[in-house]
Amino acid sequence: MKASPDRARPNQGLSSTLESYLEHIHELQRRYGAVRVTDLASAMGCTTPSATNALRRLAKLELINYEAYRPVTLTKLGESAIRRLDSRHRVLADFFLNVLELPGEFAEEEACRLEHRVSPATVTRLAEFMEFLHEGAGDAPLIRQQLEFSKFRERKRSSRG
Amino acid sequence: MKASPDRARPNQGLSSTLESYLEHIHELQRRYGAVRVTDLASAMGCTTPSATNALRRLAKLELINYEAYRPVTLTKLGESAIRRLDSRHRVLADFFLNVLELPGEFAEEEACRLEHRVSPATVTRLAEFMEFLHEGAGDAPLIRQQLEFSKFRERKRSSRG
DNA sequence: TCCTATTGTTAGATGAAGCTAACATATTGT
DNA sequence: ACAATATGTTAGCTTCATCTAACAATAGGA
Repeated sequence: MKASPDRARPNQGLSSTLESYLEHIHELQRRYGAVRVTDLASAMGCTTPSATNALRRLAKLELINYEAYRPVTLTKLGESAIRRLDSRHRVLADFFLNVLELPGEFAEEEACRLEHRVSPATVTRLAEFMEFLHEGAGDAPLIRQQLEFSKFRERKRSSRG
Repeated sequence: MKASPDRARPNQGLSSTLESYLEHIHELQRRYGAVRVTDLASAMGCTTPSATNALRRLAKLELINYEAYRPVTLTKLGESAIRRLDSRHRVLADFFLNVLELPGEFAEEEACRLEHRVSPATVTRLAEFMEFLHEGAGDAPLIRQQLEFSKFRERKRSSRG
């Protein structure tokens, strides 16, 4: 058993909190073209000063271009960080949604929560597992058997109450 | 998309770091009967003052009984917290080991990393999923098909290099 | 018993992440 | 163009989690 505080994270210098900020910045940029501090704060569920503070730290890490009162843009570094995070996110969300069959919004939230903690090896393997389920092991696509998972849950539920 | 810093965690007042400390305390107690600050620190990968500090905070949360230079014990509250964490841990480790087929030690580490972040709903559903795989959906135990997952990975590997 | 070595604690500093209150800048309506 | 409203930043404080350096307590051997 070995510990794993935020300090012992895989992504150099980028804390999971800052990762979150970065993703939301990207999302806001994608959706609205610009990043407003208020929107970022509200997406992160924090106050605007906290968001400003995060921007300053992200800038120090060269992940975004930031000057007070000016529009925020991602640096090349920031963009590649985003790409890494995004693929993790998709794999996790896919698993939560299509295998565990959790509600869509919740699956997304959970992916957000975990994508900062899951190690690359696990994501890779999970991606392979999803591929396995989709392609099937030669015969029928195994993901089909997920339908049986719903039924299984249904049976369990009714046998209880 | 909603954020999820450590502040927005499900377990009242108990940060993921303190959760880790608590688990290690439990583990040391189980293995050696007593909890030595040095061992706790080394298990957590931190210095002894950090461990002492954690003990003080855990005591403030009434999860352990702690007085300077005296042996540490878990309170009832601490024990129930441990039980909760432990069941999460087992579900995750089971999944990593028996479904994703990750190496044993790594599966354990990953479970440690994630058990503090995964939401209860996801753990519950994952547990059901594992149950589903073990029991099978009426016919053969689906967990068998995990063997096919190994083969799948093997095929992929050889088709590449 | 008492001196030394090991172990544990306190003090004081740091950085991350957050908050409120106060201030500064932009934007917009007239 | 300029006052009023929106939005963004600074200042100063808190807590968590960590560190090093210095100090205190305990346990064992002579």
